Amino acid sequence: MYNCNMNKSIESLVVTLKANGYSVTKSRKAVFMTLLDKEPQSISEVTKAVGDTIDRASIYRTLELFESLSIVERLPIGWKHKFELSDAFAAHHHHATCIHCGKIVPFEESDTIKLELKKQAEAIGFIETNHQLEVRGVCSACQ
Amino acid sequence: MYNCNMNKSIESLVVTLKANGYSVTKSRKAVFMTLLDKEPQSISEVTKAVGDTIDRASIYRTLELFESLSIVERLPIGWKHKFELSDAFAAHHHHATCIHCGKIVPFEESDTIKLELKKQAEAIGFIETNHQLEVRGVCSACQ
DNA sequence: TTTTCTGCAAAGAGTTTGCATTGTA
DNA sequence: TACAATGCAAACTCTTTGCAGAAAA
Repeated sequence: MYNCNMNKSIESLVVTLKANGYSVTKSRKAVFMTLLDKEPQSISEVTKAVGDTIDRASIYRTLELFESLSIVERLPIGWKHKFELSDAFAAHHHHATCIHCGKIVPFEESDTIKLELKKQAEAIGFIETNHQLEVRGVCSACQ
Repeated sequence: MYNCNMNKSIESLVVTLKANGYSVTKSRKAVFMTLLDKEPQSISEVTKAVGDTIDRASIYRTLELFESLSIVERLPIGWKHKFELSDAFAAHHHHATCIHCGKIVPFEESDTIKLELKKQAEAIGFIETNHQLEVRGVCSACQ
């Protein structure tokens, strides 16, 4: 029932967990599958998506673990948080949020930006390991 | 007791509030002064900083108003949020967070990045009104 | 079998809301 | 005085924690 992409991805999860000494469990696979190829989701959306079969506490623990292993990225939306699979499991990308309708559009950055950002980090003594760009504006439909 | 910078800033607050039809109140000035020239602060830090003289509900309402007027920026830190005065009241800047010690270092972006970001937004049909860069990495002290 | 993970349940933060009162314009 | 903002109190949601039982290695 899994397509090629899904197999590849769940395989990456297994590899990542084992490589870091963590168990591969039903809950972790379920949370991962819920996020796979989907829009960013909030904790309560993930909880509902797994059919309330996994305790909220476990979902918090799973997402925290996933974040520490860079399996997921946390997107702060207003007071809440949403999660999506990170770059290792999907193409590296960023977000443009429409200030009118709230739509989130992913986009890729240019090499120029990547390079400049690394330079700027160095200028303040940082070795950059990661970055996130958030653009706010008006989407094409709302203009 | 106010220095020049403080007068200038509180003046900007008054102008912004009036221009948008909002009252200038004790609470709003207190929250504003608390954020002035300080590190980003959480809600509870702001509450303590004003000496618990302002109700939490009012602080939420004030910060929400300030955010809608672009007086403050919300910085998501882990599960929590911190607030700082935004670009209109302080130099436009971004943040580099050390993944080791958690230190937040502000930095300015280059014109190259500004320009590129605007271009990229246009490429997906967005008119950019605002943006935020977040860099994660290792700071000079932790390397 | 040993270690790690999960569910449960409870506690602790954080956030929102309506309404009576107070303060601003 | 009229209207907007605040405090209060309660309800609600989100997040964390310890521990006993269940699952993974």
